[in-house]
Amino acid sequence: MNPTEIYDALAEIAAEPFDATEFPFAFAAATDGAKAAISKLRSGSTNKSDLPGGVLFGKKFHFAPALAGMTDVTLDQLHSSKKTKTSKPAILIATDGEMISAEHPASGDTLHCRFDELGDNFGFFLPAAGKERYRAVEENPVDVKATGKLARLYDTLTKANPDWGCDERRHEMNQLMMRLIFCMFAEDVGIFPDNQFSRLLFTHAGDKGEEARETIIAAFRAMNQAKDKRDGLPAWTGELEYVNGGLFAGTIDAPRFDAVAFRYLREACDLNWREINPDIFGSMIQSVADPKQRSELGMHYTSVPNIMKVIGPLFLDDLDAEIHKAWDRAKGLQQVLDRMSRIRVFDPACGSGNFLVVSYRELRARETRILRRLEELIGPGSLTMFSAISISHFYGIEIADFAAETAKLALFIAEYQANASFAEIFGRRPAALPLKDAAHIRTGNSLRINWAEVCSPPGEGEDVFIVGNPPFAGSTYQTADQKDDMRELLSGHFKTFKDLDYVICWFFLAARYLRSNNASAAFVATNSICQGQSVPMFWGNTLSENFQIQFAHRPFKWTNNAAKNAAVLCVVVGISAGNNRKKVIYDGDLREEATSINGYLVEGPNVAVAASNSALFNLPKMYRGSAATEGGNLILTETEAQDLSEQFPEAAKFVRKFQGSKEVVRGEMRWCLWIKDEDVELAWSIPPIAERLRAVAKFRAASKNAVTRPAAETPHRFWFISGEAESHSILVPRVTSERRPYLPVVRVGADVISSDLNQVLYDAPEWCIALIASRLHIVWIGIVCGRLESRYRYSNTLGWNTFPVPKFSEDQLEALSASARKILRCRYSHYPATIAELYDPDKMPDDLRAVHRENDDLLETMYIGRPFRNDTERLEKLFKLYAAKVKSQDAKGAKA
DNA sequence: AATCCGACACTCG
DNA sequence: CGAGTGTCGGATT
Repeated sequence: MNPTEIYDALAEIAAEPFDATEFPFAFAAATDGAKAAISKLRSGSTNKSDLPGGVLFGKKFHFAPALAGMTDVTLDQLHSSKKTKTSKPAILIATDGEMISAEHPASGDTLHCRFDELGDNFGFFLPAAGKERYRAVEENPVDVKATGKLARLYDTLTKANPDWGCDERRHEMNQLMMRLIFCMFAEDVGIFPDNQFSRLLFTHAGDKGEEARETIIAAFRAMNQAKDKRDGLPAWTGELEYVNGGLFAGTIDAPRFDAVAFRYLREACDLNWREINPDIFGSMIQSVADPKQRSELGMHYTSVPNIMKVIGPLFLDDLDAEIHKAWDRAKGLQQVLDRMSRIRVFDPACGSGNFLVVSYRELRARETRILRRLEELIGPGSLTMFSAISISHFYGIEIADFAAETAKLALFIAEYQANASFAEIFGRRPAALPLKDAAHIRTGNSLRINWAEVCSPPGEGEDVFIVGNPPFAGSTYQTADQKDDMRELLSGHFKTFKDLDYVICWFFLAARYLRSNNASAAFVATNSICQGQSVPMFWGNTLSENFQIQFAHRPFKWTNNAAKNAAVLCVVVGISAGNNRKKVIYDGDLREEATSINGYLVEGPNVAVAASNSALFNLPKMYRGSAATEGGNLILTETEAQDLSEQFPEAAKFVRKFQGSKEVVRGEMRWCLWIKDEDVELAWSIPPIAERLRAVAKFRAASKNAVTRPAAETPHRFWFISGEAESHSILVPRVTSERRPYLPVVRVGADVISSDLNQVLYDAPEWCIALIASRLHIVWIGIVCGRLESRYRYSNTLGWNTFPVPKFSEDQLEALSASARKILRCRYSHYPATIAELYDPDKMPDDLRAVHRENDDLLETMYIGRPFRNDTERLEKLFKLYAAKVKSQDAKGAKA
């Protein structure tokens, strides 16, 4: 059950007459209890309650009936019940049929409400259904309730009017919803007098909504006409306000309402729309038109703090500095106001308009501050002006029609709310109706639209700020349409681009827009665009004299108030056409000025380490381990391996030790079937192996990947075999935790097959271990390789092949090998501690720290004659060596 | 033939 | 139920 359904079920209970014996089972059903479990509960066999008349339903809830007016006392009894302590139910609930007292023991939150408000407090009871409470519920219940009602209304309307659910009429449907929302909002905040809209609607629409369609059409037509021009419309429409403003322009139609839809409409009208919060609300009601989005309820809306990370450094901070400077000079403040009146904000992926709404609100707040100050400076009442910041200065492009309509509406509401607080302070406000301006929201694919046509480039003395949080999609997650967009846009401009994230397209278009205009842009993006291969692919090719990163937020975890958050780290990257302003890097709470910011979002010149297929500094060749790609059929657990060898002794030769990165770090072992081509027949003759091979073939044949399918012909082989060791292998996990002070690296015998989750040096000298286990190396890898969220990702092409080392002498190599042996010996001395335990930053043994320190000092002295002072110095040296090598190679390449 | 990545995908406490 | 931490194979070159 989703939250909306739980809301409905609880509301239904609240509407029925109260029955103390039946209530707990109805409540169990409403909070997603399984039928069978409830009938067991009813029979008493699973009811563990120790209170009279009580019902304790597993970990879900503990209920007890209360005497009239005593719900508090009963809740106390529930709270101190022994059974509550042992069973730990998510919710305690007591009721006498009049009032409810409830508690969420995990947080200590309590709820007291009337019985008939049970449904309205559904958020509180979600834990009984095994759902974490949706935190926005606590912040703003109206938003959530409104979303639920509107979703219901939308569903029933499209079900009763199938033509309204199809593509051709979707826009009209969305418009209808927005107009209804506007009317409900307007009458609750006093733009319309005295519940005018719903009063007339429910007077003329019939008891069950028989005439709802005609009534709504007439009402909307009236609102689109000045009061004296309403010929041909029913007389009752005469008192409706003239709204216009684009909101009621265009076709006006409505679907037929059945009794159910009409009831939802009535319930929606009954909500208090005064309280809605336009920035969050907009994101939530996007889910109204898209059932797929409902389970995520706003997973991808940008929270206000994250929006501030974009618009603060992009323009608000500068504005604040100007205001501060002019604070005592009326003339100076007037100039700031003047400038603000010529600011335009453009979000080319605006969704329901969060960025635009928040930007608008922030600008209006600053304007109000200035006007107040001006009154202090030149006397009260001396100003008659009203706001010069119009919502028509806000531009957006959005691909989903419903969201685009929401954005327009959200700005109307934001405008109204800003005017209301203006009126509170200055006692004057413009007439709310008719609506004058509207935001410019274009519905369409942002990557196929000329941005300059949507938001004309700024003229002299004007500013355009481009903001937003465009969608992220890595190459594996892109749809065919998105791939088309990328090809259309980027081919011809980049050698390779298909591995770039979809979000890059917005940076590309923003850069194009601001190259010829005095504008700047900043977007939220996935952190991967500033890591690993994306940096040489994109930033390395684009950053230049006249296009720079102006500010950046280093990676931060994505959060908003939605119940389920997207799992991703984000960055904010602000770009501007070349200018000499100071650059700023934000990292958590830190703010640091810089002279230039490179594609890795660190201070420094525009370096971008490109993947290299061979080692630039004469290091041994590093391979990726062998990739099985077999749906789990060639891999065995310890018991599977033992059983196989015992039952079929001739199979023993095919069973090999097998380690991926997890096994390396935790000191574990798996097994795999490793069958040489010459043994194929023997392998197929062993039944359990044959069975596995058939499964491998089936799995590969069914692959979506054209490169995998041919390997179905040779199911006995790993899909990709990189090599086999003669004496030993050195394994480096390709993804590992970022908490460890050194990268994990181990030496294993030739009997171990490494999976492709490790990078492998086959039969390489021991000094390689000393390099990989060094501080220098982890610092280099941390910068130039990609990351999985924040985890280290070890790549041979990006990290190992590019790792700069000085030319070592034989003696030096011998010293490094001895140092590597010392590290290994020290680890053995702590046997059976695993790599994970040994390198846990909180538990790392002192002696191991000491040998690593010695190893670092030894290696670093070979670079500069002494240990480095800090990581900044390490990176500077490494990048210097790298740059010199690339330069000399280019020179060689040019000669040849 | 070889490699990078994941608005991720698990597990464990 | 979120903090911790690495699977697996598709897509690309």
